[in-house]
Amino acid sequence: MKLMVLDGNSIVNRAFYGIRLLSTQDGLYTNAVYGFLTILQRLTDEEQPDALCVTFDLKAPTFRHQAYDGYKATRHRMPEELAVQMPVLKEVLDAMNIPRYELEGWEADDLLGTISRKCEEAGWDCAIVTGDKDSLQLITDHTKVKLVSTRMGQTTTKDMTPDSFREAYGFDPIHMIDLKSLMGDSSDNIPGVKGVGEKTAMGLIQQYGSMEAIYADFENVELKPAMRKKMEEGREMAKLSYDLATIRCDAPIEFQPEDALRRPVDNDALYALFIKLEFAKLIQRFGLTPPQRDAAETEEVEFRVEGVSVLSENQMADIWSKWEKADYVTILPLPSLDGVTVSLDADGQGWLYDVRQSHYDGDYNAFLRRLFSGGVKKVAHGVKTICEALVAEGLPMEGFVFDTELAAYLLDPTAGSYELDKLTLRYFKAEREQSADYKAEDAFTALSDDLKAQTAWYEDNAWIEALYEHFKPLLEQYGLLNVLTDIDLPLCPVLAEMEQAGVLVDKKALVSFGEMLSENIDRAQKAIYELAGKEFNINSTQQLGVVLFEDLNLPILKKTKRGYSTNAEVLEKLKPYHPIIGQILDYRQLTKLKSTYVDGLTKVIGADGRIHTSFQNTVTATGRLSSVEPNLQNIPVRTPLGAEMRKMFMAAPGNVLVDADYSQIELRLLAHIAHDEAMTEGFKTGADIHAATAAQVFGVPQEEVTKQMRSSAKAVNFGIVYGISAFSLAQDIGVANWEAKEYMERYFAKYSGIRDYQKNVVAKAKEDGYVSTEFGRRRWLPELKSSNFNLRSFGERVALNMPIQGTAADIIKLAMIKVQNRLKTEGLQGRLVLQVHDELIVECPEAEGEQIAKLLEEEMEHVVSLTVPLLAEAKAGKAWADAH
DNA sequence: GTGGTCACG
DNA sequence: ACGTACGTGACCACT
Repeated sequence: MKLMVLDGNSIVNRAFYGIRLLSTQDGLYTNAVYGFLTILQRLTDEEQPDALCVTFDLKAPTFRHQAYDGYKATRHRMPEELAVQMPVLKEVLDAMNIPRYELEGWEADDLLGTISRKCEEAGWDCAIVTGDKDSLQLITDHTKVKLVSTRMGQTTTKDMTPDSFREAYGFDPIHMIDLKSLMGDSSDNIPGVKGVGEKTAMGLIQQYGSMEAIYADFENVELKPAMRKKMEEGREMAKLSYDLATIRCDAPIEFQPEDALRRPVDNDALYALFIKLEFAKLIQRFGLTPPQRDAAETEEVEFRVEGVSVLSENQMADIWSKWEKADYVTILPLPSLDGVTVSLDADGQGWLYDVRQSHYDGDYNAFLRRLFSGGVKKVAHGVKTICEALVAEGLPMEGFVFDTELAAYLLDPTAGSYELDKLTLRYFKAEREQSADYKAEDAFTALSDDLKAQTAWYEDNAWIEALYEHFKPLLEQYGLLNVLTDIDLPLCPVLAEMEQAGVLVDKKALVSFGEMLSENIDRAQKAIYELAGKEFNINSTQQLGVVLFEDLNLPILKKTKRGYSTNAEVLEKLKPYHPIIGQILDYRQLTKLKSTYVDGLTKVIGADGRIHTSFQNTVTATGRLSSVEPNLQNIPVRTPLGAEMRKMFMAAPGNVLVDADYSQIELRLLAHIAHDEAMTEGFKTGADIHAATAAQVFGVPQEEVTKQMRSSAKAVNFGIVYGISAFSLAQDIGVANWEAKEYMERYFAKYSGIRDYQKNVVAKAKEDGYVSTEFGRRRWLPELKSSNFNLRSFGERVALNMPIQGTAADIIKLAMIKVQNRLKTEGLQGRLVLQVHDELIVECPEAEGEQIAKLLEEEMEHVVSLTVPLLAEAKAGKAWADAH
């Protein structure tokens, strides 16, 4: 029989520091509890114990022996974010029916010791789980220690048995106490012998067995004179330390391993807790089910609406008037538009309509056309996705008044996913019907057979309605409603049209470019094998590391978590040492182009010869768009070979691409938002802003600014936007730390508005808990309250960057809406095809090129009026390469 | 699934 | 003293 006992404080600490801070909607921190449960589950699976319990320190820290004066608490106090999770964790353990032991005045260690001994006395085996090496002294033939360590978010455990302990330390586990008595332990406030460290102590214990043995025969112990003196003086300290380091196994607790035999969890209690903690994944993993409601209760929550299956066009006359009169209806179309449910509240009652192409006796297409015109005000979940289906059928995309998915994104853009399941759990602490993954086929059969899928589909309509009612006032309260109705919502049809339009690619040219790359890759590969003296997988950073740093003995400049770093920055520095480096850099560039761009793009060219990306509008933390499958926002341009790629992106015959991009939009926004006079003046006079900055920072007239100076100033300008530190700036432009610091000081002296703004924005963010763009788009920053320096610093940099990057994103989104509208209302054929953050691309007939270039510049420049001018420059060409 | 690398703004 | 720029997505190797 086997018992597993966890050192609760130690494990919860590892969990807390190993996982980034998580919190629920109500601001309850949960990362430590989550991490604890993950570790617990993994170890239970691994160990399969018959019994399970957890020990805690009652108060942290508690003192084992108060007698010793010098014994002071140097332990860090438990941070507030962790402290609040302790009672929650205990509640969870109780709900899991896992006994926990804690005792005033006794450390978790002592309880572990006591429990493991009682366990052995009962003839059981014991596995102690802790991150604390102190407990290693408890190892016996029947007690092992599972040492937990979390590194970079990864948890690993190492089983320590008498054998593995001896192998690692060279003496028996019990002498761990002797080791500590000499070397001490600062984290546990064990003084040890002054001047004796790990090396000396290990050597002595390995040679003489114990502290007592050393002092018993002190004259014959081999020691250098200086060390002998220290050991002599430390004799009393060693004895005291021995006592301090000894874990007591006689804590006055009643314990028998049978008490901790594993029992099933309390489903209802644990379910309720996990809902509160928003642990949707764990509910599934633990196989928990919603508590059975009383009959009376069930009736109250029942979904009460009148369901109407619309089968004939005749029915519709009344229905249209109801729909078109309503403030809003919620709609939930099937992915292919084969059916749609519409719900609304009228006359104090809920109505749910179900219209299917297969059961409708009238013109279904005409039905859709009317439904998706402006007459019916629609609330939906994921308007862009619906628009994609509509635009494919040539149907209108009008009258969308709210999108619950976009709303959820605006309320918390870092949440990650906005599926209905997630939202109902998060905002209503309610679980959406699990079987609700209706597909078109399911729904067809639903009408006759699959009642469950149908019910789920209907129920989602109600969820969307509930979310709308919940979100709308929230958006209003946070000043986000305008961001939704003026920016993100009206952008949906624009994005759908852009995706549908796609962009033409010269497949032939792409293929022959790929062939050229292949030849050069072969050549580089051969050269690398030759220079390395062997063949290996150059793509494997692991194998490459061995070749460079073990076979060729090149200097190791940087390491990664798991080995040698071989990134381009490191390789550039290694270039002078060996000709293989240049070949590897070439190889990397060539294979990147080949696999990601040539092969990757070839795969997704449609039957129309065009590539249709998907723009995602609920992904980024700042409000930018992202582009996937494929990503057309990272097509190479910076290197000559890479830029070849942009020659393959073409306008259709008789057409041109018109490319317009904002000039330094982020810096201009910084000048505007910070009300910085010097920088505003710089932009107003139309100066080269980086050169102007260089003149300011280096204290020379602008005519004397060298290329080098301008480039450094540019780096400073960029760095400021990102929330710079002097260290990183120094790294980036390759100057000493102090020099970078001086640049920044001079920068802030000249641009004092920016300095003041940056100070204020961080302070305000700390107070408010969020930052926002000029249009009100928000990003929450719980990191700013973190006790973790790195996390907090990250939050501060984000506070500096998001308002700028996000405002730029808002501006170009608004420009897109205006541009697409003007193209249509002016009867032009040109249409937007791409957006790359500060750049818009329109494809149009050659004859429209000039007019559209002007239109783009005009609309982009006049989206908003700032204290600095916004400048956009447009150019037309047959290919992207010529237009940019 | 994660980490390393590298493409873009 | 800490560790080091913001925002993305794709591909590959390896677990």
